[in-house]
This record gives sequence, structure tokens and C-alpha cells, in this order.
Amino acid sequence: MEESTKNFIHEAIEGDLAPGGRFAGRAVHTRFPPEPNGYLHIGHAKAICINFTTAEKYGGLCNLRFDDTNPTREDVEYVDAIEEDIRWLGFDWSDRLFFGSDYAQRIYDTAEDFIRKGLAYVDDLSADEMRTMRGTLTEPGTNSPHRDRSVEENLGLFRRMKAGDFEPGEKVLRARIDMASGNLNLRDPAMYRIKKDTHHRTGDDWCIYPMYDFAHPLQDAVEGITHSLCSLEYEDHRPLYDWVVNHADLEDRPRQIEFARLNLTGTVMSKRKLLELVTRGLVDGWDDPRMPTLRGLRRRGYTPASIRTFCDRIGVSKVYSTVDSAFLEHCLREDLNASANRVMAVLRPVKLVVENYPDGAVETFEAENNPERPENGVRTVPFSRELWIEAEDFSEEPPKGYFRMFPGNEVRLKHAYVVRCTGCVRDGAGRVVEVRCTYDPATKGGDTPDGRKVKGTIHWVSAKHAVDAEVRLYDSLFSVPDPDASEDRDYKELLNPDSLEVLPDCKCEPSLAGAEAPAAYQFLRLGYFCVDNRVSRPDRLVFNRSVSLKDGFKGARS
RNA sequence: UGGGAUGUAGCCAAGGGGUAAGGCACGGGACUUUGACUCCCGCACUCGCAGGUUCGAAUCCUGCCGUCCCAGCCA
Repeated sequence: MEESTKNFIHEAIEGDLAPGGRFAGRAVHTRFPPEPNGYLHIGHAKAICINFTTAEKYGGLCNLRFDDTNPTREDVEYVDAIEEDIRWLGFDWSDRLFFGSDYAQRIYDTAEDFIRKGLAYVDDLSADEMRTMRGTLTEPGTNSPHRDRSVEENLGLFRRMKAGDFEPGEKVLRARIDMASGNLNLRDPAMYRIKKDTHHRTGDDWCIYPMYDFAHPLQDAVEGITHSLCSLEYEDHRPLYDWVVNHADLEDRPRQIEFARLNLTGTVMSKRKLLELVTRGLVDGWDDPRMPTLRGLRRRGYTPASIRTFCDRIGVSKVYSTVDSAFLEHCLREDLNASANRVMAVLRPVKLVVENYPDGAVETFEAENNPERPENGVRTVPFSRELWIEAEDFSEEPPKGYFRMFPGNEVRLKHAYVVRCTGCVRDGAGRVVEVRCTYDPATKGGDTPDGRKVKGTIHWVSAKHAVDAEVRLYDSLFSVPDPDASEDRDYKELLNPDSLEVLPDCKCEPSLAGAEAPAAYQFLRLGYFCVDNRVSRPDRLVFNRSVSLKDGFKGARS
């Protein structure tokens, strides 16, 4: 991959590393901190890439840390999936796999320490009362009547919370900061709440769990993180992050820097919405090829390299942005163009009969696998009198500029012969059931020894040698660029009804027989396709179109 | 005058006093046994707006406008 360009985070880091800087003489250390409550998507890929490549750029390390401080919404099911997806992307955290829950005791001890320093107190207010007393965006909040309990009383109450003497909601540990702050996060935020759910790692060891704002900075500090890179919505939390880090007796004081999260046109990125699409059966699971999840992209045929290149090239800034999906597709085409072998497959077959080719005869042609990569060698493709060609490669009354098969026109059958269309046969309903042509024996291999120009070249598959396959074509999941932006319509109403098209009767050249995932090919003139990693069988092939080829034809292509 | 951010092309995004990089998309052309790839060319007289400072402003100053985030015992 090319050298990533410098962004504002790199500049901040370089300032920190410079002599006299905040982290002068230190090695950069970052972390990717997913909450194990959902599958990773392309937006996470951006964060993963930023964290891992930034550390790498400065010779540092990046940890993988599961931020699991809420037993009611997290599950091991996601832990394995997340690790697998990050590895698939190509990143390695070596032996630095951590869990926020591993620091439970340490964080608890810090909480007691905060109580002793008068920085935290136990409150009896209900969640509703707390909300009311928090004030509004424009009005200050009011102090809780329990705000000035003694250290001894607070310590006793907090220990009883830990011991299970209270029920969820009865008590909460709060930071004592400033109920009048313009920043709502500083109005005595909750630091610990009671939860009597079983945690996926610590079981029933604890019935109190720290809040993100208290736990995260401590986790970062404990791991020696220098730069805690997160998304923009945490900007308002930075004062709290710093408050925790500055009052805790820890060596390290990590620095939080925020960047804009990724949005992509034609899809949604929130965990809640993606989950809803899955649970409502609006898509075929988390790995539906139309999903922006890493599993979905993988099944669709996206390569790790294409995703990493994409993340590198979109840049990093603090501007709310929505990247055009066409750019992601471009990165995939670029990667696959260089690596995928070419092959011929007909998606919407119509019979082509070569009238002057002997019935029963078969000959084979040599076909290059990848013109971009001659070392990939050649394969053999059989030719016979009856072939399959793409229905749209024939037109009895061609639109302007059309140079494929139409009566009287010459076209080249890729790798085989130049043929001249002589007409077609229609059924009772007027549908073209057969196209007819004659071939020129002198053009064997597709050359024109007389130097004549043949503008069109089409792909084909010998009918008697064809391998059947199902091919699935995908389009944008949503029919509008930004489904989240619509205020009057629910995003589910904006789903693109044509996002999936199944073509059950496709004809492939015989070299595709037995293909297995994760094989990827360029179907000549059509696009890049991969063997579906879930439902395809060697004798019942199913291909997914990863991305189409760009189509330069400006005419009325049906 | 609640707090915090942010406005450079249709979409990303460099540039931080010396006269607007790059990519995607789009349009045109060359090449072509893939209407692909590749290669050329075009695509912001102007950087949200208005003033000001300066020989010179996207960059500095002032004011205004737009957009996003925050009132979970979620992360």
C-alpha cells in the first residue's frame, strides 16, 4: 500500500513526540476498543486502520481491547467475530488482547480513591430525578441533596453497593464536578451503576459496573496508551476524560483525539439499524452481501487490501462527511483488476448458432488468464457450433453507437473467431430464442489476418460444455444516498427494492467447474464475481457480483 | 452570548501570508481480441458570507450565516 498522507492526528502526534512535547521520548501506543455487542462494519474498519497504521507509522503498537463494561448488552458471540474480522483485514495485535473487564478491580480501587479525595459521592436519586435536576442545555442543574455526604458515608455506601446490598437504580456513584457546567457531561456524571446481570467474562463477581467515561480513560492509562483516537461525538467527553486521568494516581496521561466517523452513500452505519435489518429479515443476515459489515463485504467479494486502500485514501479529518460508495467500488476494481483471472460466463443466455461450423465438431482455444499479469498463464476454452451469448449482445434494431451483434454486422467472439450475424429466430411471443451467424475460418483465435477492423468483441460459452450457475447481482441497499437524512420517512421505507437480482440460469465456461470460495474472477465484460462463501457448492455454483466493470457505452443499453 | 466542533468543486481532501495538490464522479479524445484496463485533455479566476489588516489573504482580525454533536444509571 502507498504511504498514507499526513493528517491532523499525525501532526498532533509529531508535536507530542518533539523535544519538550507531551510524549517526548515515548513510543506511540494506540488501541482499538470495540464493544462486543455487534458486528464490525466499514466504519469500524476506518477506525481500525487509523489506530493500527498510526501506531505503525511511528514505530509503536496498537492494542485490541474489548470495552465490555456493560453486561446487559454484551456477549462472547461478538468477541470471536470481531477478532476474526480484524485479522481478516490484516492487522495483528500480537499478545496485546485485553478486556476492559480485566481491570475491574483496578477501576474499583480508583473509584474508592476518588471518594477519599472528595471527587465522587454516592447518590440515592432515581434516574428520573437525576435527569430533572441535571437542568437543560441552557439552564444549570441543581446539586443533589446527597452531594455532600462524608467520605466515610460514601465509602460505606459504595462498598455496600459492591456487596449487593442495593438493587439496580437505588444508588449510583457520581463524580463531583460542576452541576452548572455548560458541558452536560460535567454535571456530576454517573461513574458506577448497579447491574445484577451475569457478565460474559467475570460472571457474577460484580454487581456494579463502571460507566464508559470513568472506565475508558483508566483502561487507556493502565495500558500505557499515548493517543486515544475516537470519533467526534466524544469531543464533549474529553474534559471528563482529562478530569479522570488527571485525578487518578497513574503514571500515564493519555491524550484523546477525535476524528469524523465514516458514512457511505446508499447505506446505514448504526449498529441499531443494521441489527434491525437483520432481525426483521430485511436482509439475509449480518453477512448479506449488501450489508456494510465486514462479513457482508467479505461475502460480497471485497478484499482486505481494497478496504485498507479505501480507508487510507479517504483521509482523516473532523468534518462530518459521507463518502461516495463509488469510491469504495473503485478501490475494489483497482485491486481485482490486477489480481483476478479472467473467465467467460453468460448471465442472460441466448443461443448463438454458427451455421457454417460443422455439427459435432469441437476445438479448443487458448485464453490468457490475466492480461495485467502474464505470469498467471493461460487456460483452454472449448468451442462448438452452438454457443451461449449474452442476450443484450444481440439487437435486431440496434441503438445508435451499438457495435455488437446485429444482422449483417461482424463481431469477434473473444479468443475464437470473427462471425457475421445473419439474423435470429423468434418464438410465438416474439422473443429472440436463437441468434444465427457464420464464422470466418481465417480469423481463428480472433485475429484478422487481412487487417480488417472488428469493433465489437463479445464473450461466449460453448453450449455443450457449459457449467450452470446461479449469479446474484447487487445494487445499493438503499435507494437514496443518505437514508439517515430523511426526517419524515423511516429508513426502512427507503430500501432499494432492486438491491438483489438473482439470475438462476447462467452459463459458465468449464474451467469454473468445482470452484470454491474465496475464489474471485473477472467475468469478461461484466464485472468481478466471487464464489459465495455460504451457499455455493462445487456442483451447484453460486456467484456474487462484487462490483461491475465500468460501462463506457453511452447508448441505450437494455 | 448553554457548551463543544466544523464550513475549500457533485463527493472525499491537501494547503495555515506569495497567487487553489491529489483522488472519486463527470465530460472529451487516444489505444484496445474486455465499450474494461492504461494514457492524454477538461473540470474552484476562487476557498460559507460581509467587512478589515497587508504590496499581497483560502490562510491573520472582526462580525454574521449554515451544519453537526451533547440533557443514558449506553458506548
